[in-house]
Amino acid sequence: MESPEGDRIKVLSSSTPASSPAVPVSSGNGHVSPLFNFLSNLSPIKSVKAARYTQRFSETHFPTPPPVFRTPRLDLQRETSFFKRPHSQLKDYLVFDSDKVDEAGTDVHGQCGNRSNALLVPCLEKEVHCCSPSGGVEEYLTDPVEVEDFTNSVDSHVQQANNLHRLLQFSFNAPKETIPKVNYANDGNSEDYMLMFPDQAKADPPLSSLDLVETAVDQKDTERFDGSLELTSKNVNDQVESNLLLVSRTQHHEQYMAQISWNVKWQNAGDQLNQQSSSCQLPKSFERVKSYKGCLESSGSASEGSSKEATLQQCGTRRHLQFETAMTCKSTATLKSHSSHIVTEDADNLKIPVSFTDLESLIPSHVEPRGVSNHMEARSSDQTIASWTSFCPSEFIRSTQHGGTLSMSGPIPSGTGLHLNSISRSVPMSSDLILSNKLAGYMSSQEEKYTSGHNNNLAKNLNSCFISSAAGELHAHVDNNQQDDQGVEEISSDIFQSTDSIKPPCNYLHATLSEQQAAPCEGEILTSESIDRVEELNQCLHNLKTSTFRKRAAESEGCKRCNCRRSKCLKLYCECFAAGVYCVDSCACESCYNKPEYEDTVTDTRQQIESRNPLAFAPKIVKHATDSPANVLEDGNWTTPASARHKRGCNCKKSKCLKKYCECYQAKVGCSDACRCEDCNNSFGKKAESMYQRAERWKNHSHCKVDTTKTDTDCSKAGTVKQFSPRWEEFADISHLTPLSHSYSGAVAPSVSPRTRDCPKVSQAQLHPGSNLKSSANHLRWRYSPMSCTPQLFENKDAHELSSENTFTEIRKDDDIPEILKNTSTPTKEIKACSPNKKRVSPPQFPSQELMSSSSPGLRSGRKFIWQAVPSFPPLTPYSKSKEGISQMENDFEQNTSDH
DNA sequence: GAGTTTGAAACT
DNA sequence: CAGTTTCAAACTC
Repeated sequence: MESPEGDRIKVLSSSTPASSPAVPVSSGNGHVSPLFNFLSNLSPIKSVKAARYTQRFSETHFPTPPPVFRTPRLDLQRETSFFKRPHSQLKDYLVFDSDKVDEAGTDVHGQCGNRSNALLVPCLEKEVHCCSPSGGVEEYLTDPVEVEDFTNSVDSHVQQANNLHRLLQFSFNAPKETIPKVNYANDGNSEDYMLMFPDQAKADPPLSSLDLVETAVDQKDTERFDGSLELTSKNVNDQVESNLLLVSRTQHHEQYMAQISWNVKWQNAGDQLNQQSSSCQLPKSFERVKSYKGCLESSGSASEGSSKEATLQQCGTRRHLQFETAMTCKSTATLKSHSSHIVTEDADNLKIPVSFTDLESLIPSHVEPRGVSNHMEARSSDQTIASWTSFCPSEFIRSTQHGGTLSMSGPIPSGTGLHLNSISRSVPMSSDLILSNKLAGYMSSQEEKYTSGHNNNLAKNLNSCFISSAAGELHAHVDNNQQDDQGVEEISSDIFQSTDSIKPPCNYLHATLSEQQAAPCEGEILTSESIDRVEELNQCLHNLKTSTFRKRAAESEGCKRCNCRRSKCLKLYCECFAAGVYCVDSCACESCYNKPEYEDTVTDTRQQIESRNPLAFAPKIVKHATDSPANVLEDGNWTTPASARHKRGCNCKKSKCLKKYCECYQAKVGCSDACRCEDCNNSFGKKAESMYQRAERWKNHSHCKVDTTKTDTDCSKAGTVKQFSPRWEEFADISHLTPLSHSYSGAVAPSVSPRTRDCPKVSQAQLHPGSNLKSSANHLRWRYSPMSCTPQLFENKDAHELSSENTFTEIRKDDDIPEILKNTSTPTKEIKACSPNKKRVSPPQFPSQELMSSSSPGLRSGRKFIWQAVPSFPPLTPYSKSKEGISQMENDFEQNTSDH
């Protein structure tokens, strides 16, 4: 009898807690935003970690939110929310690093009592009921224009402010204030609370018309605190003055404020974090705006217009909240729902603002110390993330008031197979990419459900879990769709059982469940009770990680069946295991250990596998905007490039990629340059003929006509050796992974000239003269195509579509262009290097990571090369042949042609 | 359903 | 890291 224990021990000994970039480039349902990828890859200097994040980001389905950058900038540092709000609504406390605060002379923290380094600052918790239950994922991002319009119309809906009290009351119980320093402006009058910075109150007339929804510390404290928060950019401060002080008379307005704040925060976060590095003080205040479906009901007087606005705000709120999740840099906090308090205990840095969970929405307000698992991250630059992670060592756990709902991060389709690695890896490893992304996406979809049918039942609102552990974050998500009591209980139970597996070294932001609602908000930061709760939470998360998700994933996948006999279902041979799900009864496997009762073994095994290949459990098929031009079939027809491809490509030898042996074919995706298949005939898309092959064919065609004395073989060799870079194929691989790839899979001309057949990419460009969808990658290919193809490119008067002149110039100037690209003469052995049969040295990776991690000198060179080119957008100016290089190439081409 | 083929995964 | 072995799915009969 084989025991999993042996394996387990082995696994344990070899498992690497290190980073396991789980990075699905793209989940099956997501598209990588070209813009986002572009932004993510702007900087050629990236840490590995950053790369991972990038990948994670790239996998997010959310398009880059341009609107975010259109909103007014806010000063992150000054965003310390000095809010005014009715005392009855003061529930949240921000704990800032006492060191920083003390410098500012604040004594607030001293009154908190029990944390030497923690400052509790009352912060506002915005709980707004949003009238619009709608707001699906598609509404995730609010059109900035609409938001602006909304702003203008806010005053017209002032009457809704009257609903604020109701909303607040509805949302939470009045916490017991334990922070003496807090002054409540306009006690009991929710309509007239002004939230302002001391220096801004005067300067911002527009505010006079706005109602303050929030409570704030008294101005004195505010000033102190503000001073302590002085950070960096004045630009941001200026912007903050114009925006942060926005006070909404209505909850809609409030949401709008939050949105703007967060948008600005995000926009600035990357820059500031980068600039401020470890000394950076993250944005402080976190406004939690929650949209409740009950909003409309509670504010029945809301006009239709306001309802619409509410919808918009809700959308904005989503974004806001998501962004918010990432803000907890360096903070360890304990969050208690209802009166969520956040405790930060980072001695070195000012704790970052903690957001406050919304009772209903379950939207993660959590700030993630490592900034890893949020969609917010996905939207931030790599640098930003890196910065955060660099100085956010603490673990952070956040849960929402709704009982254990931890911060959530992304949209996970209900029932969608949750990648096991995403879950399990989170604990030992620094981050979970897949899950976070899924959670991020999921959030939006679930929010709507909540808004439409929420109640205060914590259990039923348990929607997601998020844990950030020392090594990383554990993201756990509970499918809200499965809100059956049993399911909820199971989840809740799991949540509170998972203490052991996750033992974050630091304090946690801790939220309790329903008891929290009843529990008064006490100023205590970490009590024994809190610790217990944390432990419970850990246990819960652990269980979620290992059990709940997998189980549900397996159930949802349903179709997964394995028949393993010797692998114990603990190897990637096992489809279930590879899919990150437990085997089910219907499996015919033998000696199966891929079961919940062996979850530890499974987890360990997974970790071991991931240690070898961090992406082992990542989706094999990545959707992407193909940059591959249509392929040329033997009959001269074109195939349409697939919108998705196998991440690593196949290696078929005999099946011709026409059977399910071929992973590409099985996944119903076309083969790509990444494939090493031979004689590919994939019906979903043949692998693009490599430049090498193309050139060879071309050479054979032309050379042999000229020199009939040569055999075909000779011709082939001559052409190959003479004209092709041995690593061209590698470039092809890279290029099709470049983030700026665009899809232009439209129909192509049915007929192509012989020439274009030799240079399909160019040809296609020609066939699409008006297209703006040319990828940089393709530009590169064209530019560096063998002479046989290049001339055509440059002959094309529409070549501007194909390449950016600037880019081209850049590349040409790049001294680091691989020699292989500079030298048309290529050693034979190098040709071997690009053999289609060549094994891939590095595991498949996402675009950025692939570039980053490549150990191949050729790839490195290529990477540099690519980076130069990737940022290039479609050229703004018509292509010009004036460039020396181009002219030279043309001449070469002509010469070459004439020779033949 | 048994046997074969195939290619990914794992191993050396 | 290239070659080999193991493995289980896919396929054939």
